[in-house]
Amino acid sequence: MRADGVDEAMIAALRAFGRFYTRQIGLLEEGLHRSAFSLTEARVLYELAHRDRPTASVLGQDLGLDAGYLSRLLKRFEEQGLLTRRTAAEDGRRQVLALTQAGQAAFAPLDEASRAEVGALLARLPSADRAALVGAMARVRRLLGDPPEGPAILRDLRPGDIGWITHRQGLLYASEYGFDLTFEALVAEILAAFVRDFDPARAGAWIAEQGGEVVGSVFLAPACAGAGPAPETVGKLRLLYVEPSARGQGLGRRLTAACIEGARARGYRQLSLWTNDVLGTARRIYAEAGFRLVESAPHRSFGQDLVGETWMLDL
Amino acid sequence: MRADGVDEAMIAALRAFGRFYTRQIGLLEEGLHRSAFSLTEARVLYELAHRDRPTASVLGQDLGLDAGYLSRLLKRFEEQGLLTRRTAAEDGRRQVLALTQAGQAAFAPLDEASRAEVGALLARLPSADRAALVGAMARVRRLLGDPPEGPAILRDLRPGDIGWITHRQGLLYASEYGFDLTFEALVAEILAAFVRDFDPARAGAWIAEQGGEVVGSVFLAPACAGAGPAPETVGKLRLLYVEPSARGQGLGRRLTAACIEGARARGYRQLSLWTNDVLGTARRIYAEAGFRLVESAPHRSFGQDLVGETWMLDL
DNA sequence: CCGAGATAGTTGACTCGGTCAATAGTTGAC
DNA sequence: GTCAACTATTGACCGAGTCAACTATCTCGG
Repeated sequence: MRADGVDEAMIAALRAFGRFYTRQIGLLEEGLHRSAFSLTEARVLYELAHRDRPTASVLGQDLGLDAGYLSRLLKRFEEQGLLTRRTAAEDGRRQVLALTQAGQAAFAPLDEASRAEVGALLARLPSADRAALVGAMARVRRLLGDPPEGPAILRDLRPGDIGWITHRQGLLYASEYGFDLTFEALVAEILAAFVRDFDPARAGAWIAEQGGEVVGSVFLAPACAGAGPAPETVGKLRLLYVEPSARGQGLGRRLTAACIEGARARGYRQLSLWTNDVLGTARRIYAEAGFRLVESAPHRSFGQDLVGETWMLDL
Repeated sequence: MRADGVDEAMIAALRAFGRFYTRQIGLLEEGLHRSAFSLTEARVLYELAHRDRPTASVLGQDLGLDAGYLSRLLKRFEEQGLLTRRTAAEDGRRQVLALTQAGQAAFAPLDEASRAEVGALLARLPSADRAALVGAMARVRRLLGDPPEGPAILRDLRPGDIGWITHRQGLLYASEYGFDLTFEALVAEILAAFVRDFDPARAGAWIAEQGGEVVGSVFLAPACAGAGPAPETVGKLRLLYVEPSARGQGLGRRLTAACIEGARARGYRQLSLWTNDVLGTARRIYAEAGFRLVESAPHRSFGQDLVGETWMLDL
């Protein structure tokens, strides 16, 4: 363990992955070898086919290619009739690139071969492993700072979700606030009860997914009997969470809004939630959404001294 | 969805990862660019430093390098005094390669730079994300068929484990046997209760970890009160599971043995377990370990018609 | 023990992917 | 109008990697 909390074993694991994947890319390149294009050419073709009116400079930037090399490469494509280059109307320096019919026809088999190869790889895996692989890759990308392609979508609960959410919350609160195993157990228990007692007329789940990976969630459940006045009119917002690396795009707000909306739709008159004072970001979101703090009491849980808070919102 | 159950979105996700990581390796190469060595040379040096008496051919094989190219590269290293080549005693064709002192001295700064770079990358991440990244990378490697470096080790429960195990079991049984969400909820409930009521004198957890990733687990808990005769003398083996991709190395047997051993050490006289007849591999392991089937009853759970089985072992 | 065939490594000839630096044209800020 | 910054091009260059032919050694069947 180093001073900054980075473990040597972690470093070794990342480097091992790098070595592994470098080799993997070498193998991948062999697949292309039979075609008329090199890996770099194939990458350029891919970008040309998928981007909207790209210019040479953004291509070079994004693929990490030398401008001179790229220029020649594009010239060759043009000579082969795969590509047209027109100077951009709004900037005479730039050229708008576009594949011709022939270019698309040349790219299609490459694209298809790649898709088939990847498909065959996936088909070899048991189906539970397929989802795991896709999720793991999405996670690696996001954690290494690759911006996700699309916006986050909110979807319903699926197998694997409640375990995943338990896992992430357990890890997150353990490392950020020092919570012990009992916190994770509490999350597991809440989610188990949520599924066990699930009634779509009274409860709901919103899972935020981005690029094939779960990046946040929130749950709506009926308040426990005996908690507060007229419990059947009170809903409970539970387990709001957003992945650290997915923060800053307003996902917490979106999830909260969805939950409030869901509570209204199910006829609840009030929405309550329980949280801890250490969770600053979450508190801000609740306050913004109109919740008000109605109770605050110190408690010892999860191996920590905390101040529990109950918030309430009139719907 | 294609005929073989492979989803187009999955294929797209894998290809996106490939593009992303190809670019990532380009960036990595830039870091080396300042040093006297190319990426390939650095890879060869790394293997020379970490392998035991390698030969040129295995190096070429494992790194995917051309024999001719590698030969010249090694020759250059030898001329620079970084490397010695001796024909192997047992086979006159082969050469045993070894870095000289100078070779190790040349490699050390490279190695250190790489370690520092990776360390800096990790240090930028929140600590919960670090573990997630390492785990995700280990998973990608294992799922793509990279054999894990070391043997699996059995360790104790840590934050994140029970969620992870719930997640994997939920996904696994959903995809293999069509179990619905309630199965995952049951796992979550069992694990939550395990942690809540945890007493080291009566319960235990064995988590199999390999290359930074959880690949299996088993739990020992006291049998529920009222179940069978003299419940305090009966332990219960619960939630045995092994990742599909980690099967075939006797991990299930090892976990079962550890659990039995743990039950003996805690003074239990009998060990029971509940399973379903569809789980063939698990049943074989139980039978081999000496468990005998004592009860069998059909039930409808998890959206499926199943036959539940109780097995028992005298300790 | 011999010879066929495989394997480990070497070498020459070559290609191609990529770098570097100089240059020309274009744009926007002042 | 000038100048700095940017886009793209071109010539000169090189090192990484490929391919095929060749030597030396080992293995195995007869």
